[in-house]
Amino acid sequence: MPTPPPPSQPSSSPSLPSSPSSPSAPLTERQEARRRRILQASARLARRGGFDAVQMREVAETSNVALGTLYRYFPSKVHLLVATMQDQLQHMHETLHKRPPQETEAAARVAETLMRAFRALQREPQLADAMVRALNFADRSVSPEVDTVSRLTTAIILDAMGLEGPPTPEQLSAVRVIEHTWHSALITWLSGRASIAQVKIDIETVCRLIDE
Amino acid sequence: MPTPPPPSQPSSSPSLPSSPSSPSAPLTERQEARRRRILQASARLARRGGFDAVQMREVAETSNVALGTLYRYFPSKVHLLVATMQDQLQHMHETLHKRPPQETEAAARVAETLMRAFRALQREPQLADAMVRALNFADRSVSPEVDTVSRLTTAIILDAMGLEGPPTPEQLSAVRVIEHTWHSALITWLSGRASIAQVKIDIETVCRLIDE
DNA sequence: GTCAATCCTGAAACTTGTTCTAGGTTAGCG
DNA sequence: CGCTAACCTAGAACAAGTTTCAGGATTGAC
Repeated sequence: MPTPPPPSQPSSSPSLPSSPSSPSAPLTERQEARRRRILQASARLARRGGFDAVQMREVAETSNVALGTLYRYFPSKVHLLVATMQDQLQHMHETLHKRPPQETEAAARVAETLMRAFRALQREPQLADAMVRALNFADRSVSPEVDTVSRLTTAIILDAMGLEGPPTPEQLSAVRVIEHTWHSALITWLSGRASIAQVKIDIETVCRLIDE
Repeated sequence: MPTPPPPSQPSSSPSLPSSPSSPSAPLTERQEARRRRILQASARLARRGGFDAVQMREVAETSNVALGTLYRYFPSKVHLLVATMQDQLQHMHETLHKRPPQETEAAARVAETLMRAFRALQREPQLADAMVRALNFADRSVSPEVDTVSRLTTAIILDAMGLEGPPTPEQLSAVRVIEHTWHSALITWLSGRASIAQVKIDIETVCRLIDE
């Protein structure tokens, strides 16, 4: 039968959800510490050598955790890296909150915000490689986690827009398209097919969808 | 002595470029046939089970080629799948040439064109999964091949726009952003995070960048 | 404080992408 | 024809992600 769509697994969260958003298991202190060690090791290895350098055995050793335990916390390498991205995005969001962009036009504020994020990624291109490749390679089993990243990104963009009331459906569509462009532009940059300048242009172009 | 590697050979293209665009080696008839068998096997397996189902050993067996030979034709699984995508896109381009979209607005024509492509992908979601995941996972070593795919996509969109003269820089920017959105929207659909309707909206939204 | 349930560890095993090797085959060329 | 270089094959070997399992350590509930 050519109809193999995965029957959607009801997510048998055993006890350790990799996303901190779903509090289905409170995690003891030591567990929280383990989780943090793992994420730190992941980011460190990623910074050094990108996606390929994040090897599960090495992450386990570095974070003083057995391989099996690592897999209990993060069921796959992609899960791990997407969680790492969540982590970094969270930082980014806080940083942006402290120093919001000053432009007058909403479109310009969004563009500036994304360019700030882009500059941050340029400082650690290997880390960016690991996170973005994982995000784009993720299959359905990582959907919840990827969705969390997506919501975070949306929040950042909406923040930058600085709306009064709730966003209109049109605005939400624009934000979605901006996110698409953001992710895809990052990929083309990481794989060396687009220059930094080109990414800037693409971001500015898509941000035109906002006001008008 | 640990220094036996040959003096250095910049791009020793042995004889088998995986992209048919660079005619650096004319390929004999049997070679052409082998290449075609491989691509066919790849597409068949992909149709059955997506990215994961395309296993190099099985591709080799199915296409009656030794594993080493497969790797000589396509230096990695991602190369193979990106080449498969090139192949499919070529078909798509020809098909579209025969029945161009009839809308009056350029934006509408582009949107309709992409929606046609999208519907084609919906008919073989697993094949789409394999090709799109490979495209987005590709690293720098696959850049030339990914670039070929990108140029093909650009050509299809420019065709749909039906321009008189050469495109302006603004139009090219818009096309780039449309491509970004197209790729990223496909990913969100494939991973089950966006509905078909949502993809349609995103495409229509980004196409607004064209006229105006 | 004891006990059962759960978690963690260490190590081996399994899977699939990729590389390597030794020998047979093919294509052009004198 | 016969030679040589490049190509192809079969198969082993290697690398890294993932799974599994037996046993020791923690934890939470009584």
